Amino acid sequence: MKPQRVTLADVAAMARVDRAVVSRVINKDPTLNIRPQTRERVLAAIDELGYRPNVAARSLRTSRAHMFGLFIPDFANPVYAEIIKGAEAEAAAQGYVLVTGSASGTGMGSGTGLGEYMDRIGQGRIDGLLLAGTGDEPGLIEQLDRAAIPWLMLNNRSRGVKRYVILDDQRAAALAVEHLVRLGHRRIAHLAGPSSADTATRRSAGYSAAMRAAGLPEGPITAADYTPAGGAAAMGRLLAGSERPTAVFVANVASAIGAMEGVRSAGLEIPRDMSIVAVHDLPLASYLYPALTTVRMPLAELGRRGVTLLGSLKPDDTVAEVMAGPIELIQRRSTAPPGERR
Amino acid sequence: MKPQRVTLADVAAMARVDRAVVSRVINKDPTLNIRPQTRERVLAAIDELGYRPNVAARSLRTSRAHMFGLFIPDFANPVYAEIIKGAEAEAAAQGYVLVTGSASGTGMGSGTGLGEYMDRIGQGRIDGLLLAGTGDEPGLIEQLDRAAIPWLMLNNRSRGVKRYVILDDQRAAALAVEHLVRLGHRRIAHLAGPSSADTATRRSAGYSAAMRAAGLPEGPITAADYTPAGGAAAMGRLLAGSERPTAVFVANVASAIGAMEGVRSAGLEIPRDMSIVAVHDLPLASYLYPALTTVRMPLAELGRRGVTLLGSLKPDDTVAEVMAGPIELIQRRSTAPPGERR
DNA sequence: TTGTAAGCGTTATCAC
DNA sequence: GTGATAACGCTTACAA
Repeated sequence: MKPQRVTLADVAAMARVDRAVVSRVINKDPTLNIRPQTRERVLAAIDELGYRPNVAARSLRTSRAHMFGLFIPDFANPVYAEIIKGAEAEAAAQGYVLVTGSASGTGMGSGTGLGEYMDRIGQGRIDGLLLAGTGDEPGLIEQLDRAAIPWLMLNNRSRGVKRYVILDDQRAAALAVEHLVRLGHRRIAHLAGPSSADTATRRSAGYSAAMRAAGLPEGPITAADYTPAGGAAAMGRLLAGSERPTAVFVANVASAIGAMEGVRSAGLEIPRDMSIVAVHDLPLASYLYPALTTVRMPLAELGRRGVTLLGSLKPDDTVAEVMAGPIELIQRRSTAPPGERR
Repeated sequence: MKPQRVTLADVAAMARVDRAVVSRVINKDPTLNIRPQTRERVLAAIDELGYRPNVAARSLRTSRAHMFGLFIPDFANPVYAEIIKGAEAEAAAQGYVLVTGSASGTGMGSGTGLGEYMDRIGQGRIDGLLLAGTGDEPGLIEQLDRAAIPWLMLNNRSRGVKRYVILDDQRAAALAVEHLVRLGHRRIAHLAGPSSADTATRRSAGYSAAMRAAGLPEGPITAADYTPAGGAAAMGRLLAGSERPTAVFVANVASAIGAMEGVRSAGLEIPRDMSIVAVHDLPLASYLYPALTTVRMPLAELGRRGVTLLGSLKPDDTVAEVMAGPIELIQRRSTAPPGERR
């Protein structure tokens, strides 16, 4: 019952060596030439005393915190949950701790809350920062650079900043459209995301390219927030048009949920009157009614990759990477040939 | 473009005072008697140089990390997303950083992964630890106590450990049952959670108490994992029984999702043939088909409360708190009087 | 093969 | 009112 902290000195005393030796044993210094029995004594003492190195002292000395930051808009968004999982696993594999902060954990007086997050993080607590789904805030990138903290945007680009890893949203969109074409649809609408979201513009580009490739005219296009409410309103606009489409590619699951509601509340049936396919195969997709056809992309891998890159980023490196990795269409019940019930 | 770190000494030099003075200005030392103009010089220098205190040095000196840990089973579980949000906001309000780790971020060789998390966290990095939805692992609590790190279990109790904050799951369950009774149901089944989950046993107790209070015989009871698959299987057992219930109280949304699928695939209709109500009003509940009636509990508040308590916990304090706060039934379309369509 | 000593950037206790 | 100084616990040349 002694709440005294045990330090290197205690271990050294018990093992009858110098603190330096203990330190080098712990850190597996390859240049250390030590007698096996001495090493044993040290190891035994560490074990006996339950010694654990003090992180603050170590960080101060080495100026490495062994901690990465990850900033996201919202923990409740399952897209980021997947990214976090990958990032955390990779960080752990490297012996790093991941400290994830969200915009919702801040007052958000202005902007994304990134500034407040960085204030709380303080100087010297993290060795790198991943920015997922958030734009930069004016001046913050500069602040990071001045502090020589490597940073990287995940799943999102911003204003010509050349330090990002993104998924191949364009290909994902194309996959979705091709699926609809294959089912026989010709009037394929696009329920796009907000133009402020980088993913939205990439998915829209993919839609356009795929429609062109299929020799089809781009159907009605309308944009909405990545929210159910936005999706429902947008679907209303789509249904009010003169030539009603038979299928729609929705840029995001959240809007798709609203879009489905929009179809139902117009007295129509999915997929008979409207096929729907959306991006990101989140767990909840299979529990919607009807189960939603989606495009799956490697979100967790994106998180992993971000951490990996962060670890090996030089000050002025530029990173513009589109993640390789499987992108697949997960067919469920929300898509069918036009007029069919499924 | 100087990646040099600016330290207290730099500020002191620029303001032509001693480091000690700068330190005391920054920390608003009330015993500091300083000439206004001097303070101005210091503040100006801090601003000019963009000085930010080094966290490692500060931690080493004060042995406070200004960081709390939070360990959860899985980021993808929306229940924890809510808890995190509350905890993060409260931590931020106290000037603390929250470092959330999950079991999925570890190899999970054995147990919950808590051990690996704590290893990575190391000594002196956190001032307190919140354990949400995880049992203790043998020896880990002792390790925390030895290191004098306050800890607290959230939403979960374990083996007679008297340091927890939980929600009033019993009352939540009662609310759900009372709702069904009010609709006219008499054969009300219970799809319980796994007996290993503390929340499950409390919800079951609430079910029993409410049934007794209503003068109804406890309907069939069956247990399942907190997963859709478990819920579907359990619903199968319920439907196979001799006297089919007209309503069921499901301990958890995830199992409820499976249970709904189970009802549908038996060719029955919700709520006409079976009313369903479940615990936790997660966002997705309103997007299920039919929209799920739930009981809402203050999850974010639970997170906040946990952090608040952590901050003021003395070594041998005992905490056994059932959160006050609103618990309400959110009626949607999955419940109706027996035989009615809604 | 092991020990010595300096220093990382702070804060706290004095002294002036 | 402000300055000196000694820790906090660790790593890393370099010395022995």
